[in-house]
Amino acid sequence: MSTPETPYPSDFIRELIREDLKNRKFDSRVHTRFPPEPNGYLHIGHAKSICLNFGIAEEFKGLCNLRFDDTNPAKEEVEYVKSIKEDVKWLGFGWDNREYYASDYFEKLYGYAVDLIKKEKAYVCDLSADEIREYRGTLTEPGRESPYRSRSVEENIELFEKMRKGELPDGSRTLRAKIDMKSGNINMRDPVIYRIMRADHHRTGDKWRIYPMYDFAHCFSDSIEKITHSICTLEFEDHRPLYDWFLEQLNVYHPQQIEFARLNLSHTVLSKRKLIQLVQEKHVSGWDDPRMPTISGLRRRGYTPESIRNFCERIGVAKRDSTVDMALLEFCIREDLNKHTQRVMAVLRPLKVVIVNYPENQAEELDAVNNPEDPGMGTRKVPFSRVLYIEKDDFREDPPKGFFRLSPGKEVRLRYAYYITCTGVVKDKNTGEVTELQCTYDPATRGGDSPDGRKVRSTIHWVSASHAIEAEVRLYDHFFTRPVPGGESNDFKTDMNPKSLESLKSCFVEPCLANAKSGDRFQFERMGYFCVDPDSSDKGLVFNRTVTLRDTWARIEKAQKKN
RNA sequence: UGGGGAGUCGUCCAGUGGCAGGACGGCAGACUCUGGAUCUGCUUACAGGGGUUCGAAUCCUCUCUCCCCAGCCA
Repeated sequence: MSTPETPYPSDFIRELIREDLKNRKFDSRVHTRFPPEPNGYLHIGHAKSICLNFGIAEEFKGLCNLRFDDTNPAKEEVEYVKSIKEDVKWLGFGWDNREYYASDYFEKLYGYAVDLIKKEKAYVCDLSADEIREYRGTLTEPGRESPYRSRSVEENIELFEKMRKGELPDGSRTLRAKIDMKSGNINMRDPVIYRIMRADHHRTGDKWRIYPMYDFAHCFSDSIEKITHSICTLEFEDHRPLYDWFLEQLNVYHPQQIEFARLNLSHTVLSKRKLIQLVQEKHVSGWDDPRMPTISGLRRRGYTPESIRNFCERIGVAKRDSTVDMALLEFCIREDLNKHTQRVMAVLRPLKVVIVNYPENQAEELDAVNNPEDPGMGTRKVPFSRVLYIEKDDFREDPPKGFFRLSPGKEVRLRYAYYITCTGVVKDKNTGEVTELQCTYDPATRGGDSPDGRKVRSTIHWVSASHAIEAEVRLYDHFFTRPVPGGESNDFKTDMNPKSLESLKSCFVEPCLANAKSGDRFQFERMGYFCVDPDSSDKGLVFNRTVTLRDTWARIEKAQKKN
């Protein structure tokens, strides 16, 4: 439903569809499809396409099919089919019973090929792969016609049948469209439409020994499904004449192909070839490594489907190549998580604090707000006692200019607890490292407010040492250091960030997290948004940092270091 | 050098003959029991040259730059 608050986005594709609707083209229907090849996991670039295709169907009260483009058994696997379905669903889209496979159409497609042969628009060619390449010509020189181009219809049909039955070896023959070897568009120089590939298919088993090529399978699949607008990426723009040619030759239902620019995201790679390389060469733990731009990686990282959909809306749809800044994706997830996640205190790099004037063996419970953005999320109790942990970074023995946190003689507020003042610093005799702080607290400031109205510059988070739960926390940074990996070296792997994962083993979190389940999301106050990783077990919780909070102090400090 | 596309703030997207706008980023400030969130302000762009027009990002023209195509991958 379109409302003033959430207008549907406008872009050249939607404009075109509105125009078609106005002209009653396609009987005023809108029917799109999302056509992944099951040869890898879906990534954020696919999310753009999914949101576009399913989003348009929803907006124009049409339908969107999920269709697996499974015409190459050498690369495709059921594992990928499974993950793709899961990811599309998780993103929030459904296809009812319209789950289709190009392989379901193999018989029909074969028939279309035979029809083409009968119309003398296709022929069986004996040229080898190398010879075909040679005959194709180059970008600037026309190609030459295959010597097998003028075989009789009967011979072609007979040979094509033999190909189908597996009577001919792989690569020995192809079925080619008879178009124009002199075309400036290389796709039109008698493209191969069927190849012999005596490989088993994940759905059709050993039934087929020949498999159709993309250009042939795709347009007819769209046609069979009565797709109205076949939306694909820019690199298929010069395949459109071929798409149109096939459908025109056989005079069948003819959808309209529309091309848009694929997504590029800074500091990552979105090509299946590169992603599969990262997985196979074990630069990441798998397709769902939280540093991967895959849907499953983002999910494990703690991204919400809402934030990804919102991102896809914000980046827009156009025809020019572009690289979206990762900062926008991060903005989208912060925006969502800020509104919806529970706040909790967690100390990632613990520094022991002893409140010297707080009685030993005493403990009390203090009230904490679960989400200041949403009072409906209520409050919780946080235990306080004599020995606490605070963040190492929240103490400086020699505070730089503008550092408001704890330092010797200075007073800060412990969130929801008391004002404390640092009275002593204990150091390791050998290394000089600060190992413990001695502080005094002001009992009158219980809950965090001072009756005398005195102010503190800073509020820091903390946990009670004896109550806290120890946990592992994994901090992630960009997987690539440069905005465009390989942009300078031409090898994307040289730009991998050696510090993209930092695992902190002894962090302390509030006891209220004891029952947190895999996938649960929290804001660790002042640190960022985190979610429970599936690696968590009864041995201990593991958290992934989804994204940091905006950190003004970090930026000030960075600027100070530069000067 | 064949064919197909594309050039608007740092980034992404609008604007289709009438004051170039939004978002992200950045910078500055207000507020704050998260140096969070929120709010306010600022910043910067029509690839270039000619032309048409009262008026051009928009129309015409020439030029330049970038992307894609020579898989029996999709």
